[in-house]
Amino acid sequence: MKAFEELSVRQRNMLRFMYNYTRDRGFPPSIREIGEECDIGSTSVVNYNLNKLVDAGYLQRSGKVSRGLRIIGAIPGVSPARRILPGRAFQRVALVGRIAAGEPISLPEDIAHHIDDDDYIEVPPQFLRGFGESEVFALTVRGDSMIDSMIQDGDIVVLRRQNTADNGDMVAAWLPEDSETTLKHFYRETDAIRLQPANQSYDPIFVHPSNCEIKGKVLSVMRSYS
Amino acid sequence: MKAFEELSVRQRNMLRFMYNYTRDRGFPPSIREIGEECDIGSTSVVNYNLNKLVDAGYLQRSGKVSRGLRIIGAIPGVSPARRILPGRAFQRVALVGRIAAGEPISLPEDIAHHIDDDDYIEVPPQFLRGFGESEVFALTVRGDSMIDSMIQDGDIVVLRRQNTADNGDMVAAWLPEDSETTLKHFYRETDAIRLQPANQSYDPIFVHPSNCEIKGKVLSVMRSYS
DNA sequence: TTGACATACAAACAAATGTTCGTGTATACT
DNA sequence: AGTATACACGAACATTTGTTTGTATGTCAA
Repeated sequence: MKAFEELSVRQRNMLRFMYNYTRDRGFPPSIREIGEECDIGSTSVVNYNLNKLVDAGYLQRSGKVSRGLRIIGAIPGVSPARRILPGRAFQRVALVGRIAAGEPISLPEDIAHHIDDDDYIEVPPQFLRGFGESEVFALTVRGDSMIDSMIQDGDIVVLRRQNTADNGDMVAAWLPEDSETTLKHFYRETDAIRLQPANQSYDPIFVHPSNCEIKGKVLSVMRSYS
Repeated sequence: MKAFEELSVRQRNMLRFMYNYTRDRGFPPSIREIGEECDIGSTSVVNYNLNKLVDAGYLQRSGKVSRGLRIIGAIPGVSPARRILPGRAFQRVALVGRIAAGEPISLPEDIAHHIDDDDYIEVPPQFLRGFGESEVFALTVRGDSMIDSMIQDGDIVVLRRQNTADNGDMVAAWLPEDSETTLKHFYRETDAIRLQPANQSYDPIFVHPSNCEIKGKVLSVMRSYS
């Protein structure tokens, strides 16, 4: 994956045009439309640079079919809040189950079984924070056990599967002794693990590492009021 | 907008195929591809039914251009969590400013001025809950004044502009006497307005109607941890 | 029956669109 | 100089693809 800045000016313009065009119309531009907009006289030059963008990892092409373009790389100049891959379908994330107090969340091994179409949700790519679809899964929050982390019943949380965590990460942690799964910020202290709620009204929890099983790192939260 | 069930079986199949195709490939199918998949022998029949879907309000067509299709209607059979309009670009929502304690949020009149491209965010259509782009705006939450409503610093809230509210609605309310904007659930009592936090750890606020100015109704919240 | 209408089909047409080929022009390296 | 490489151009070509036209079948109502 070549860095965006390594692309030629022309190629960057093409990417941006394809971005805007697809966003506004719902389908990608044709080669000639790209050429017109980017002041390229020949369709073969557009074709040439499209293939370069494929090599650079920014584009997918479906040969022979018209408008067979799909942007798969991130384009700078778009603010972080809307770092979206236009033209790309929504990311499909396995919705593996529900997380509730007193119940462990689904194990990563279980995720592979969820290939049924009904067990997916689709989320905008920025919620994956750069992680691949296969690394990521989603849970529906049940119960109010997470309100100290600003997450409430019905919220959908997107997580990356991992068994370890860095300080400051928001993680889903399974506490065997308490038979409870919880979402907290992770901090490794000298003698224990501190699980810090996101809400200052609540106190942190200190647990022994043997009583703290990391299930995944929370990437994002989505909530829609009905 | 015709109800989905009023469409013919063939038309519903076409919609579903277009949905899946666009989601998987990033661009819409051609007329002949639709015909093959839906067992339609003639391209003119596909064309005929596509126009029917346009009339029914489920589709947009860009004449003369290949694959000029864009689904704009909701398709049942997709769970509420992922009720997305595939093939459609992300909805652009005016990001009109920041909401913080002690400051009124931007007025609806200001929204019209935000036609600059940098003042938009793009959100998946399900976050708009069926409201049009022009009715909706977004705010970035600053400060911790909303933690009692499960909303924290950095969250993006999507609101529908309105000056009234129904009981139970989550609203952005400007309280002149307190010089504060807050997000609460709205309940009209006999003698006052009750503003109920979403977090049970906090107590409701009772205000006189003259000291409560509704700015909009909250449709959804998005949060992405960095 | 007759007529209007919705739906369906096949074939031919015209336009849009991706691909290929020969050529030209820089730049860098040997 | 000679060579390789990256990039660009224009024209011709081959498909893909949307559109149109004429016709046929069914239903429903007058």
